[in-house]
Amino acid sequence: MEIARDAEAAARLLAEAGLGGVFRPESVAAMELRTYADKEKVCGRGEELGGIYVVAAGRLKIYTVMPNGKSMLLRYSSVPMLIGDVEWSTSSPACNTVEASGPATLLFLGRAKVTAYEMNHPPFLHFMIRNLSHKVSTLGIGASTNLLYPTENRIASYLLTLLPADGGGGPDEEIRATNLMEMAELLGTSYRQLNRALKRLVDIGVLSRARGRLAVLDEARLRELADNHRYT
Amino acid sequence: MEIARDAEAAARLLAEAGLGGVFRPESVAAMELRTYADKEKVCGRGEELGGIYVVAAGRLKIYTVMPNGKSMLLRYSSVPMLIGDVEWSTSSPACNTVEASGPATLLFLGRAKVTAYEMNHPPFLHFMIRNLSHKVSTLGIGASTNLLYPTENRIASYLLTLLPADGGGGPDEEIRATNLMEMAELLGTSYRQLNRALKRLVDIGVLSRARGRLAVLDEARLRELADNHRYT
DNA sequence: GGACCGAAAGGACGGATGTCCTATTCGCCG
DNA sequence: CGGCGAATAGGACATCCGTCCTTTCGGTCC
Repeated sequence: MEIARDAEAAARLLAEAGLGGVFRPESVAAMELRTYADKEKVCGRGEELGGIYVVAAGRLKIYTVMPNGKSMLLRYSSVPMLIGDVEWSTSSPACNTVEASGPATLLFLGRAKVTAYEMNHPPFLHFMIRNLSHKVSTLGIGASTNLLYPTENRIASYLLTLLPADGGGGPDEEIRATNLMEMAELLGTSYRQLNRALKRLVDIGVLSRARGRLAVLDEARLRELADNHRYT
Repeated sequence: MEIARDAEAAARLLAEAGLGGVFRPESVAAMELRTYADKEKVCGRGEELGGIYVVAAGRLKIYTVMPNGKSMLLRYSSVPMLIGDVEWSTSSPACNTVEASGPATLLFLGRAKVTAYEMNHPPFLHFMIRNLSHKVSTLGIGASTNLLYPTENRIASYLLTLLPADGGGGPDEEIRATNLMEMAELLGTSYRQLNRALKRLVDIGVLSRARGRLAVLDEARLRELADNHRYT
């Protein structure tokens, strides 16, 4: 992880992310630019964050690791997401593990600065609220879906959320998850089970599979399986 | 549900809940006192909330109902909790169902009032952030625990969180869940399965069961089963 | 006391999943 | 080209868990 200090770059990144005006100028001036390599850990469960992060470029992977040893992918955070908002109000250590999924650039602002400059700054507070709200909805949907639907239906929902916007190129869209193992984790199941379910979907003609590539053959049927539910 | 308008009572309830100063006086004056009977629904999935609620007395039960028909208890909200915070920033319809668990009193403040009086009022925004943060942690823990641990361990965690503070009356505390069916729902499992797991715990001497009452016999063992994990 | 109801307890059976293991395939590197 | 590791596929088997059904049991209302 590389740390740089470049107020101008920070300001530009924030503007590009649509966050102009969210932070006070003093905060922007105090921000650190932190760049991470693929799979590099931003913070582990139980560590202190020491402040908040804004995802300025790239994508982060957020997951829990249980004392159990098992883990579960909770969500991805992409561009204008905040990291550390949950811990901020309670000063508690991180409850999840965060790592870069591909190279990523974050803007870091220390806790003292946040307190000094942003605690009375409604635009920032609103930004925080938007972020937290989004996390609550995402988590709630994910949690209940994982528990209430069998894998097959979850796959259907997931594939639908990945499908390009409607009206695209007909019923034959192609999808490429980073890899199937990751997809299994995100769906909260084992790779084996995902494979079984995919096979069933291929058998009934909803999907086709070739060299690790999935293609949706019957979008209508997929929608039916998804039971009108979407992941995000 | 009964609606009343009583600024003084509202102010008193807020103060009792430790929320003095969180709302502007204009808001407090505009608040409605809404009282609900046991099991009465506060809002159903998909409905517009039209504002935010503060739990002033009693306890609410928050759960999801999937198109599936199945449902899952997400959490309980007790006294100074906010309802509708998640929907506030996006003006989206409720994503969960909320009903009173026992008689409950809520303070309601319409969306327009919130916008007019509280959007630039940091104490309120902080309150909102605290609430949302709490929801995120709770949901995250619940989601991953439900998925990553078998019922037996989840029961152990749950019972531990219900146990009176340590140093109480020795290894023989008594617990009374409202009822076992509700406990099953909260743990994200079926009543049948809960029963099976309870039996196992009784068989290995960790719990005792008599007339629907559970007693912890071996707290140390229980802690071990909970794998160092707590629900809240 | 007897009918009756909701909760508690648990038997039976099948489906959903996880774990372990074994091929197969593809791409990369020597 | 041959080797090799990572990702893909899938067989075998044990469990976990849900649905359906019965039996008790305690408490309530006639």
